[in-house]
Amino acid sequence: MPTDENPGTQLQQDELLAALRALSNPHRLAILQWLRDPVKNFEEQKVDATRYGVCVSSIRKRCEVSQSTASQFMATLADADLVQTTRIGQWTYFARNEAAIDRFRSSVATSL
Amino acid sequence: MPTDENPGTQLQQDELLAALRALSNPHRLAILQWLRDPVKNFEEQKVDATRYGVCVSSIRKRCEVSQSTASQFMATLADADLVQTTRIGQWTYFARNEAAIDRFRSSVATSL
DNA sequence: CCTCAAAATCGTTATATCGCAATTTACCGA
DNA sequence: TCGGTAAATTGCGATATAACGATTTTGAGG
Repeated sequence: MPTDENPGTQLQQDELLAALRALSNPHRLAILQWLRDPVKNFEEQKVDATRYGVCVSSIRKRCEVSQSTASQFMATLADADLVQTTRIGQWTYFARNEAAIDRFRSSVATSL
Repeated sequence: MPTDENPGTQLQQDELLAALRALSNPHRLAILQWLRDPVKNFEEQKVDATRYGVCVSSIRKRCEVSQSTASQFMATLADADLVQTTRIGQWTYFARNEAAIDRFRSSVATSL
């Protein structure tokens, strides 16, 4: 049974559902895919995108949506634990949470 | 992109999205999971559930939703190609489309 | 302190989804 | 050809999601 101390390999049903819901939007799905290669898929930024991911402004430009919409997209992905957040100064960087994504994959593979 | 060497192991982006959307509802997600063992998870019916799946009435009872809602759920899953449909007389049986589900798994594993 | 910039949150409108009851369609058996 | 039953479709109200502009919050740097 996955807990904070025990990062299990299986998601709970409600966690699985949350991930599926987060990915059921074309923008959010694309963002998570783009984040596989942030340097290639997003514009230059000060901070190492490979390490910390990309900021809301980069996502906003790539998606061609408003700042509030981009922020909301990332909040949804973060709520589903599919991305992790790093705040540096006035910027918030979002990177893929590969461990959580692997748990999602595992759940899709075995409990679907 | 399905080709001769690679016969449909990957979904197009819109197919992947359709599957994610179909599974982003708790009832539809549960139905697909229940269909892994239709004999155990649904009530008795005339036709071999292992072979043909289960009919709308069985799904309706298991989900405790109306007939029209159950029918709509299955239409959504069928549109996303996650289940296949067999009409026998006045009954429509729904079974998992394991090949399509495997393609979905593969897409989640590699393109997510 | 003040100002600027980035991001989060709020408030709103438009659209989509959910789930139902009612109806229609499809198919069976008498 | 008529009922009866299963499922699909239609139409609807309630709720949820999408996306935006405006505002507030957060932090950097004078």
